[in-house]
Amino acid sequence: MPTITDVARLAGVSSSTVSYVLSGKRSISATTRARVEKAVADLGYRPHAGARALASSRTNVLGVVVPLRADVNVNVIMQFVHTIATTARQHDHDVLLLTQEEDAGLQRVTSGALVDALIVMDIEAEDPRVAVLRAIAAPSVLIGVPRDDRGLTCVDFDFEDAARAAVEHLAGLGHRVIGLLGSPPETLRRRAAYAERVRGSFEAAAAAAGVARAAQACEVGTEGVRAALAALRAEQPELTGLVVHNEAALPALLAELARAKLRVPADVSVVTIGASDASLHLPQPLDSLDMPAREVGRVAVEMVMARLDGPVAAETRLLAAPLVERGSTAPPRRPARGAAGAVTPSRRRSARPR
Amino acid sequence: MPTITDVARLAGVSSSTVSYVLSGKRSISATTRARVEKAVADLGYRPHAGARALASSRTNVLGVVVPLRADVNVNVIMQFVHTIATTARQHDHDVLLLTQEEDAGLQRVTSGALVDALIVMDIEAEDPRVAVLRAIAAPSVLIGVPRDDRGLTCVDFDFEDAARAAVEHLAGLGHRVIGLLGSPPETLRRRAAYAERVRGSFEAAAAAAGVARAAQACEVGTEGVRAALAALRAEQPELTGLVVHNEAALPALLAELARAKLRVPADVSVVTIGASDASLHLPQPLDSLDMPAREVGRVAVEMVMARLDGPVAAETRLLAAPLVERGSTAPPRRPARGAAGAVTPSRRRSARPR
DNA sequence: CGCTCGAATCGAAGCGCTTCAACGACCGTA
DNA sequence: TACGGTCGTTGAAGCGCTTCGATTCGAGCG
Repeated sequence: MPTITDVARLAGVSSSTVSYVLSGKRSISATTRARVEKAVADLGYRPHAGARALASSRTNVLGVVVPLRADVNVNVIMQFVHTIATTARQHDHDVLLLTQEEDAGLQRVTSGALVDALIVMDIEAEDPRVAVLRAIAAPSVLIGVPRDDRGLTCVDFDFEDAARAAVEHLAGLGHRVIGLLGSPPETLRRRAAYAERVRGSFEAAAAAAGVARAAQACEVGTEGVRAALAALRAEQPELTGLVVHNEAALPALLAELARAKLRVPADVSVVTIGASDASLHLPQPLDSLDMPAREVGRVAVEMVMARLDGPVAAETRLLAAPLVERGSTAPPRRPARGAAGAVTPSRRRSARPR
Repeated sequence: MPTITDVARLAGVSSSTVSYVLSGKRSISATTRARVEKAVADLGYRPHAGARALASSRTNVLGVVVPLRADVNVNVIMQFVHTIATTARQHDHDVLLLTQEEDAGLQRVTSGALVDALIVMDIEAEDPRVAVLRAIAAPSVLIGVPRDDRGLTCVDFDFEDAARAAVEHLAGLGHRVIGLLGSPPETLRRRAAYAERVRGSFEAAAAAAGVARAAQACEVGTEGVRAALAALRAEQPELTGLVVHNEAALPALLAELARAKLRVPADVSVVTIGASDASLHLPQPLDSLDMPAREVGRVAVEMVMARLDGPVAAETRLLAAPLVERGSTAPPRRPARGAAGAVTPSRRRSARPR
């Protein structure tokens, strides 16, 4: 491996000049620059990352804490990670992967000068890591918003707005009784911030629209979906609209609706809240509040980069999800004060899947 | 941030002694060791990764190239990545994430001394990266086996064995006509090594067992599954057994079979080849050759670690997938020389989903 | 004409660690 | 008693880079 000294010798300059050519931190004459660049290319020189980090106290590495739980949507995580990695490269940074399990990982990589900054995903309402992040010198960006976000820089989907938009969409079509098929109980139990916010905003928007509603957590898998649907139906027999905030349960939900001979949207309208490509391989496309995962990843990196040179005020940014209609919603068959509940199959007349 | 000098001063020893205590490379008296360890703890000292890398030419970082294509199973990737990260930590290493897109990424991180070694996933039969890996000084382990694996260290599932076992399982139950629902065409097109090997081994095992067969690539999604099934049926109308090597298509497949009023296993037996948890949230559990993804990740790290201290001979290791029966296979209804094809719904008598 | 100023370059210090050679102390052995 | 050997410890060199003055040179200015 050639060193900066080799390059300097070949170019006939001092090593500090080479350094300045590479960093652009001082002005260099065009001829010198050319000679140095040629030498770099000829030797295939690459600065030694460790030496550079030691001398400059900058590693050009970004730490990313990735959640690897069973109950979070792996697709979305991958989209985040991918975008983060790509965007980081555009800023000449690499990405160091940290897992959730290692308790002291955040401290280890920052005080060991392995990374310059951190991006932490899957933040819970009362996340113990925010205290750590507040204490750490390195800048950090959270993907997700904890209950108390003072002094923290966060970015996330605007779940509250999405839930509100979903409710208003259904209400606008004339639905008077709607249900929320929410995140898995485990997600709620650990108080994932987003799950709570969807639920709260769903309730509020329904109340504001004067719509009757029920909400249920929902285990992924056929059993879970069946149980959750039954619970919703028990609470609101006349349910005609469904907001689903549980991407993994979508295939099972559609299967279950088909089994119960309920057509979408003729018998039930369905709106999902989730990653933009979640409903891609479903048997039927669904209206959705498409969460811009790539955008969130990109913004997270931009925010953290901005904080690497000079302090920037803390800020929480929520990205809106556009409502994309794909034909899974329609006005309810029995508007407003109709008699029988559309969702109870036994009461229905002639429903057959085509 | 305290430095090793601070620790040395507090412990009343030289900095080299501290270094030796930390690395264990020389014998240290118990009392000195205790004093140093106390000083380390009191100061919350963490060695500076860059300085360490510079002095020792070891970064204790592992580069991992993660595929982020649409057509590979994200779940499996995540399992790999997770296990790799966890196992690497057990060896006191961190993980640097590299994406496929960056062409010169492998050279950049190795010659820039960002990583000590590389793990590269999703290897294709004629992968251009193997040439690079051969040329690089840093040790590397491939997950997946290229056509020419000479001089390379690889680890992978034993797809050939899995396909053979799937075929023999069906043949053993008496099925005389079977089909393979394979990877998406895109996967085959880019010559992913594993897709080719499943196909080849399926053919060979079926031939050896004297079983008639057909094989089809299969797009994920309802449309793709429907088309692939139709093609199989066209080629082999009397099909009674299905080997599926396409995890993403499983939900759609089950939905499609249900729609065609084909019961599993009464009308069709199904065996899948895939990640151990792929069939977890399906409406119906499926017999499966469970690919031990975590084990592959672990082995990859162990192999690369072994090669970090001293050269070890190149080696390709294939991990067997156990056949787990979950009730989706049974002897065919019309054994051997029966008349009508079981898969053609029109000819069937009274099939109703229960 | 002498001075200042900016541009271009260089030398050297130093970032925090590892590791080698060397050294003293202490042991057992001849 | 003297001597080689082992154990525990140390000082110093050096890993490859950045960065801070210092230096030189030519241009611009009064």
